[in-house]
Amino acid sequence: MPTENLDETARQILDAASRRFLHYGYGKTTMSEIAKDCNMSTGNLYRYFPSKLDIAEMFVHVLRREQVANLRSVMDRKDLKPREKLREFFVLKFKIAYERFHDKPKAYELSSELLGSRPKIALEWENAEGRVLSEILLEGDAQGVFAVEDPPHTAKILLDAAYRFTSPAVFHEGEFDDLATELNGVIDLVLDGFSWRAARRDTDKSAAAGLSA
Amino acid sequence: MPTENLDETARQILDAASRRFLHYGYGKTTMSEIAKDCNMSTGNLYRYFPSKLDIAEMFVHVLRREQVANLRSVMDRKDLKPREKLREFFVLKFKIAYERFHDKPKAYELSSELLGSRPKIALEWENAEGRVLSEILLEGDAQGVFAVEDPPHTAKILLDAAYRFTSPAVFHEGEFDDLATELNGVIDLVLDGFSWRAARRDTDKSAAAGLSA
DNA sequence: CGATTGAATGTTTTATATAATGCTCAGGAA
DNA sequence: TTCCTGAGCATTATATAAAACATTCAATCG
Repeated sequence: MPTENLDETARQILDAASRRFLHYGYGKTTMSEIAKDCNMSTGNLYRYFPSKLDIAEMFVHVLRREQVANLRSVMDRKDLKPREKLREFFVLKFKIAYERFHDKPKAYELSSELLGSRPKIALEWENAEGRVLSEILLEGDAQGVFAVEDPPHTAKILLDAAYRFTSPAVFHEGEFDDLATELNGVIDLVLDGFSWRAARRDTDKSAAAGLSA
Repeated sequence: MPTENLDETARQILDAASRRFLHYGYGKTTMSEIAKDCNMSTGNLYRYFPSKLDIAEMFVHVLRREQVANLRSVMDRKDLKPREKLREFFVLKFKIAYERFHDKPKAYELSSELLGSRPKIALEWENAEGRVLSEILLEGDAQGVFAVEDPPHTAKILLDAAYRFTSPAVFHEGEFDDLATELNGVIDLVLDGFSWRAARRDTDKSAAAGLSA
C-alpha cells in the first residue's frame, strides 16, 4: 500500500498515469496510453497493478499523503496556540477543497469515480485528517483550553460541523469569501463551546477539591 | 406564487402532475400524460404553467410549505425550552431529509433536477427554515440562554454546521442511528457555545454595572 | 372573445450499431 | 525462471438513427 516500497517500474507507471489523470481526467486516459508513455505493453501494466482503478487509488493515496502532511504542518507550527491551530486547520482544509474542485475539475472527476466504487477511500481519508485534528485537540486539552474527553470522537464531530465547507459535493453556490466568513462563524461558535467545557471542567475540579478538603 | 389563489384548472394540473412526479419521477412523466389525466390537451397546460419545470417548481413549493410548517410546530411546542427546541429542530430536519432521500428516490431526482436549473429554490428553502430557526434563537435570547446578536446570521451558521446531516447530496454513507448520534454531538457543542456566550454577556453586564456604580 | 385543441417544430431521449477500451493469456525474449 | 508482449475476448463508451418529447400556434369551439 505505501508508495515508498514501490517497484521502479510501478512508480514509472504511476507517474505516467498521474500526469494523464491530472491533465485529461480518469475517463479520458487509456491503459494503452499509459503503456505507451512507459514504453511497454498494456499487458505488462497488469503485472504491477491489478486494474486501472487501482492505479487511480494509488494516485489519490499519494495525493492524500501530501494533503494530510499539509494539514499536519499547521499542527507543528510553534507560533500558534491550540485555538488558532484549530481555526487554521479548517481554513486550510477549506482552501484546499475549494481550489481543488473549482479550478481542477479533473481531480473532482477522479474523486467521484473512486468514491463510487471504493467507498473505503473516503473513510481512510477522513480518519487520517481526524488523527491530525485529534492531536490539536489533545494539545489544547493538555493546555486546559479544550476539555476534550475523547479526541477522535470530537474530531469527527468537528469534521461533521465543517462538512459544508469541505465537501466536494457542494460548492456550486456562494463565493469563496462568503463561504470563508461563514466557516469562521461556525468555528467561533465551536470554540466558544470548548471555552464553556474548559470552564466547566475547572469549576468541577474546584468543587471536587472543595469537597475533599 | 402562493398556491391558494390558483385557478381551479391550475390546481387540477398541479395535482395530477404531483401524483406522477411522486410515483414515476420528474423525467418519466410527460406533459401529455398530465394532460390526459386532466382530460385536456397538452397545449392547454401552457395556459396555466409556462413550462413543465414551473409545474415542478410549484410542486416543491407546496412541499416546502408543508415541511417548514412541520419545523415551525417544534417552535410552537410549549413543553420545550429553547435549547430543546433547537435540538428538536435539527433532529426533525435530519429525519425529514433522511427519509426523503432514502425511501423516496423520486423526490431526490426532482430536487436535483430543479436545483440544477433553478438555484433560487434552494435559497428560498434555506431562508424559510432560517426564519423558523431565528425565532427559536430569539426566544432563547430573550430568556437569556443564547445571547444571539444577529439571529438570521446565527441561523445560517447553525444550518451550515448541520449541513452534513441535512444535505441531499450526502447520505450514501452511514446508518441512521450513527448519523443521529453524531448530529447530537454537533448540537451539544453548539449549545455549549451558546452557554458560554450567555455567560459572557452576563459578566459583561455586571462589569459595566460595576463600572457605572 | 376567451378557452381549448392538436398537428407542426425543434429539441431531447432512447434505441441501435460501431468503435474503443480494459483486461487475459498463450507464448516469446532475456 | 522472470519479465514482457500483443492479439483476442468481453465489456464499455461513442457515434448515429429513430422515437418521444416539450413547446408553439393557427384553427376550432362554446
